[in-house]
Amino acid sequence: MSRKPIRRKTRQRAVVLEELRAVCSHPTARELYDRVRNRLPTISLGTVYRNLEQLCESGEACRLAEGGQARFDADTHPHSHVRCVRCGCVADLPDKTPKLHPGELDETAGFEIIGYRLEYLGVCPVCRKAEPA
Amino acid sequence: MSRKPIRRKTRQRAVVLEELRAVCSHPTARELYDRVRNRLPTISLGTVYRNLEQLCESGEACRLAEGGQARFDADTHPHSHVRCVRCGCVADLPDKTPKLHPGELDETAGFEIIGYRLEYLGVCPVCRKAEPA
DNA sequence: GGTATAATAATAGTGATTCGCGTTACTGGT
DNA sequence: ACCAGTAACGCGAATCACTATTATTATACC
Repeated sequence: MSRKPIRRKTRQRAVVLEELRAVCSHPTARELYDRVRNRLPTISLGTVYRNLEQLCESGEACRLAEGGQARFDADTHPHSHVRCVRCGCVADLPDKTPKLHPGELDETAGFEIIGYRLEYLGVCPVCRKAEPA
Repeated sequence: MSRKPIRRKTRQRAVVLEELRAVCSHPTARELYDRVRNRLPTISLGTVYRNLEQLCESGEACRLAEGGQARFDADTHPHSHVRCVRCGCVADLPDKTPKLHPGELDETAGFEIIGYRLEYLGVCPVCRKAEPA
């Protein structure tokens, strides 16, 4: 008998989502935590993580999970990302990249392919100015 | 006067690279550490990390740095990877994916694009057998 | 309003990676 | 071969991102 847990509406999750939507910088959990604390000074970091997790499950946000530190995005429309290889920041790109069709792979090493993850790598304007190298 | 540091040849780094080349499983730093210790029982985990870092810098290896735990690959030929979304293991795929040309992007948000990172997501044979779900 | 329990705040814990530091051992010059 | 200079080492502690625990709070439903 597994009863399904109902999802309660909490002020904390609402604020987390609002603040995530208010920025276009794909913040990390900690960055978002700092923003949210301006409005809910007693919220804990664990709560931010838990609610980001729930928002991803419900499709209201998605995680860009690479490189040790997860970043989150409230824009669930299809688009690409560039990641700065120096500072790790992420920006949006219009979704002009060719669509890949994993189903066409004939050698899958026994894997069941369910999708792919693509991101561009580059150097952001700030880092370019700091050290054009 | 910044003198460039010369790279010394050490037994530890040689063994790390040999062992990395000896496996096809894209090991994590810790997995490689366990292998290397069979030959160099006193090597430290920090040394493995330090040398993997150097090998990546010199192009003799590359890191598949996503999802919390870095994995390393001594095969620097162009090829793709599949990552199991359940257990995190990685396998090689022949490089049949369409080449992307970042230079053709016209909106780069001010970034200097230097490449892209693509990996497929799937479920590995072991995990499929464990829970076909 | 009252009750069951999902969600919270606070905090301790975990696992991966990095850092600091005293020691070791390559390397290039004598 | 010896020596000075300094990468690189081994080790333990520190950091960082994230998860688990637990007592408390507050939401959904009656």
